[in-house]
Amino acid sequence: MTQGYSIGKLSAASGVNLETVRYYERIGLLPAPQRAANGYRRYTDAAARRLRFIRRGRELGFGIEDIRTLLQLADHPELPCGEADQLTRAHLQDVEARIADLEAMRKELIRLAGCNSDSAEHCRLIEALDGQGS
Amino acid sequence: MTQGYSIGKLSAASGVNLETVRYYERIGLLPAPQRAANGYRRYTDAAARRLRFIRRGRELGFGIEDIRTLLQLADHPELPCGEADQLTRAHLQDVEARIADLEAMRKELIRLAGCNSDSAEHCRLIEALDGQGS
DNA sequence: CTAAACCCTGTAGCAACTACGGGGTCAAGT
DNA sequence: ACTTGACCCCGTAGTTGCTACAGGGTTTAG
Repeated sequence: MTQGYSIGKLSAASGVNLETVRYYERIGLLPAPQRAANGYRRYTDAAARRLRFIRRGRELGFGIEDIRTLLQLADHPELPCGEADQLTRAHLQDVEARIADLEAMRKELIRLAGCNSDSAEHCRLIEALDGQGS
Repeated sequence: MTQGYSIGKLSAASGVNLETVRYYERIGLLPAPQRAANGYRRYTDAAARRLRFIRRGRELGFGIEDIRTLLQLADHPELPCGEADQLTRAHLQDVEARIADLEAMRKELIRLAGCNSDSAEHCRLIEALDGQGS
């Protein structure tokens, strides 16, 4: 009847894989929690909140180092949030660049799909890769 | 006055990083070339073509194993290209799923960007990560 | 008392490169 | 002849963000 969450409960409560929780601890994103007498980790609600914060950041595509910065800002509410906004804008640009890359791939793939040639010799895809373009 | 390309020339001619050329050889994507008396690699035009094929496949976002398959098809023009088409369709779905993910991120990021709050406490991004959503 | 379900640590694997360390070789200039 | 710089060799480790073992210990329900 110890208090707080076990790592399994924390994982379930936060939606973060159990092994990933330990990983975040190793890289210093999540503080090492207290341990029960048997050596098991015991987490508080604060840990669950922090973990959800991390998960949401990851879902928005932020990298670990960005999230580290954002966590510091969240820990110091008196600081101005200009840095957070800069990270957001930079990341947004990155996301938009990746979308553009993928859209270009998508267009090409659509052009190349639906080929049912009997022989690879006249396959649209193979021709495109083999040919003189670019 | 030896013949063919050195690895440096091949790299420049194909647009593939020199170290990546050696990497492709190691993983068996590009056949090991002949060696000059001094042990340097000597490439033929066939190698340059193959390397360009690989690069274009990568630019379309195909994975290494897909490209391995596509190379085999390109090497056997008499085979039907149904498999290539299947790879293309599967990969297209993958690309579209990734675009959808990124679009969702993009929407959220646009909503969260442009915050210039004096304090992180009321920063839109930090609030979104810290808050009750999801 | 035993079997399932949980927890621990530490290390290795994934994709697809890229970078580095510590060499050898070669061509051109002085 | 000698040096300088550009090239080449190999093997290994680092990158990102996890995930998956292996090989243990613990707890809990029946």
